[in-house]
Amino acid sequence: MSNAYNRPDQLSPELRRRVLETARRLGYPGPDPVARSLRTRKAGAVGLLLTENLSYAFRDPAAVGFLEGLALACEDAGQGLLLVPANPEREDVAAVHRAGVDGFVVYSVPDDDPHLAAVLERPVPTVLCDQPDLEDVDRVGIDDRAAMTELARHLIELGHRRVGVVCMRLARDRNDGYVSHERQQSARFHVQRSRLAGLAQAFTEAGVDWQDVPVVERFDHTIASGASAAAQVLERDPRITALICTSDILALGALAEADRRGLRVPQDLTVTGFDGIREAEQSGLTTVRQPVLEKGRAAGKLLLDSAERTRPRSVTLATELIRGTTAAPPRSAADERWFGP
Amino acid sequence: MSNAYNRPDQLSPELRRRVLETARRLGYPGPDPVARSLRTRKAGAVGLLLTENLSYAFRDPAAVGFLEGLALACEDAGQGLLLVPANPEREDVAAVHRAGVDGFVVYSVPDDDPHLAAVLERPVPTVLCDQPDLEDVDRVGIDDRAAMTELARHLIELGHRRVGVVCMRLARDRNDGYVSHERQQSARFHVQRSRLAGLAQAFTEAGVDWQDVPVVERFDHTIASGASAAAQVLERDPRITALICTSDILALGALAEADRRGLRVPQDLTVTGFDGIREAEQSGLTTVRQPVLEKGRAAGKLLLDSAERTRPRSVTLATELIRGTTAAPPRSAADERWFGP
DNA sequence: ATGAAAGCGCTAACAG
DNA sequence: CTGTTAGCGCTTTCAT
Repeated sequence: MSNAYNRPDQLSPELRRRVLETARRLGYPGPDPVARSLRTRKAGAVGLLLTENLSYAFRDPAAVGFLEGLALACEDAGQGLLLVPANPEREDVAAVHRAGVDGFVVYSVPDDDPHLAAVLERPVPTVLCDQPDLEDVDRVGIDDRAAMTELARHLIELGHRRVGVVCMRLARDRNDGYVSHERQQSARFHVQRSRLAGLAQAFTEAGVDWQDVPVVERFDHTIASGASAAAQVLERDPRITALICTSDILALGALAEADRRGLRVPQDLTVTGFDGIREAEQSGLTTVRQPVLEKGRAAGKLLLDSAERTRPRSVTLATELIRGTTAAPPRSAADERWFGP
Repeated sequence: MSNAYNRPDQLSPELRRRVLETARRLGYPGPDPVARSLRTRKAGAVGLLLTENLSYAFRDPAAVGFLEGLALACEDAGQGLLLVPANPEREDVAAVHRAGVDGFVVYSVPDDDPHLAAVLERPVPTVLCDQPDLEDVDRVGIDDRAAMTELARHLIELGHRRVGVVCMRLARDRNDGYVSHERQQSARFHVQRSRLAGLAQAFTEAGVDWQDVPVVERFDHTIASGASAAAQVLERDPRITALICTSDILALGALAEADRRGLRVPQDLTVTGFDGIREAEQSGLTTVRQPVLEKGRAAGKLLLDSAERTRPRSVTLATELIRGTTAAPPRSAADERWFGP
């Protein structure tokens, strides 16, 4: 009987037809997928863990791009994609335990996230995205630090020395405001930590004392947050010539805030982002483009090609500095050029 | 032992701690979620079926909004969200059979979709979205027909009588071109069928012979498709004063095509959409806004509140006509006003 | 408080 | 080609 459903070749088409019809007549709804999974040890689905509320994944363009790539990979393999609810506010790890999946993709969670720990305890393959290397776990990501260093050098070349930074959440606790040097270095989000480190390195090399550079953090990753953070930086130090944001979303907010203050970009203020989302491209934002879709697809492939036993594997994708229209030499530098030092 | 994991209250904390520690030391990875699901008859996840390739869900803003709402509802209930791969090109229904879920949400698939049939055969609750009423199945949607009639009347009031229509896929087969009257009426996608019917009704009432109105269909739902469809309509009948698109995405393409041809909107050509996505709002598109997020959330709630036994339940959400800047009286009508009839 | 045992529905292996 | 059976890992019930 099981054969009628799963091995059409093992019996005559006629018999198969008869069996199936009888089954239907008896009200048999077809094999129970859960029982089958238990027996075959295959769930037919990939689990996705992300740090934010589930719905956030659909609000952030970068996350959407990642999901699209991951979905593509799952689709090719005929696998489902299970979004695992992991509320960062609560510590409810149960959802991770209950997920019937053949493997996990973990997308940009803090190092100390209990959900991540729960995933790693499960005896299924896992791919980490935008995380530091972890022993025995596959990884895909970009070189956040190098990319940010390149962007910083671009600004330095333009003449910027007095800059401010707006960054995303650095740890699980909410800290909407200035970031101490210590907090920067101990940030739990690998991506943010690396980007800040890249900035610090480039500016230190250029003779700027990084301790003097104001860095403002926002817990919520929204355009409004970017705007308010930009306001906070500009309030404290109006002489800043460039506002470096660690994401395009935040940069979009900074642009809005600059506009609100009557500051022309890039003449009065340079603004930069990170990610290369479509909305940023449309604004002409100077930013770093990273291949979010490819990242998702690579993560999925890595997970589903677990045939290769050469674990752990690590994939680092290339980024590209986008010289948009929101970065230019600072006013003072331009003036110096005209009037001499 | 099972109690240690699931009933912390049934035994002393001390014992629980000891049991768990011993288990860990023995390399026990925690209860197997699939086996648990089999036993408890709960998968802890909601399945989502959509007609398109899985990754499409992340490219269409309306679908993303719906997903966000659905994810919100799942999150609240601590349920996972399983995206079921259902390639519309293939007839591979297996993924539906294999999905370990407690219920399905079906989002805008054609009436005759085999995946939909497979879902309905499964003995789990189901919520249909943007589908015609089906006996014994919960439903959530909008009144597509009435909304489109309202939009059409708005155009008629402005003076438009010679219009063209660009619509989405009407059935599972690809038909990039003109749509016969017969195909319009037998369209397998409830949403498109209703919207066309709403248009036909309004224009017929206004004395326009609907048979004369060119309707062009596109299989792919992209801005490029909208542009090429618009071109096709304008090519055949340059005297058209308004281009009615059954989605904002298509309308965005139509706007681009109008621009390419040097037609000013709305002076030379009126263009309208449907859905009310953010990109449309930014373009000032005249359209119908529907609450996509609410639709997703309502679908999730309906599914998860299966406590209420008064099935089938039906939820119809309100829509709103958005009078944007892409609709105005047609040239001829305006001329008549200036120079007299 | 603890241990033993039944059985969820299926598939794979094997016997007829 | 067909029928039978063991057991996947868990939870629940019942007995100790």
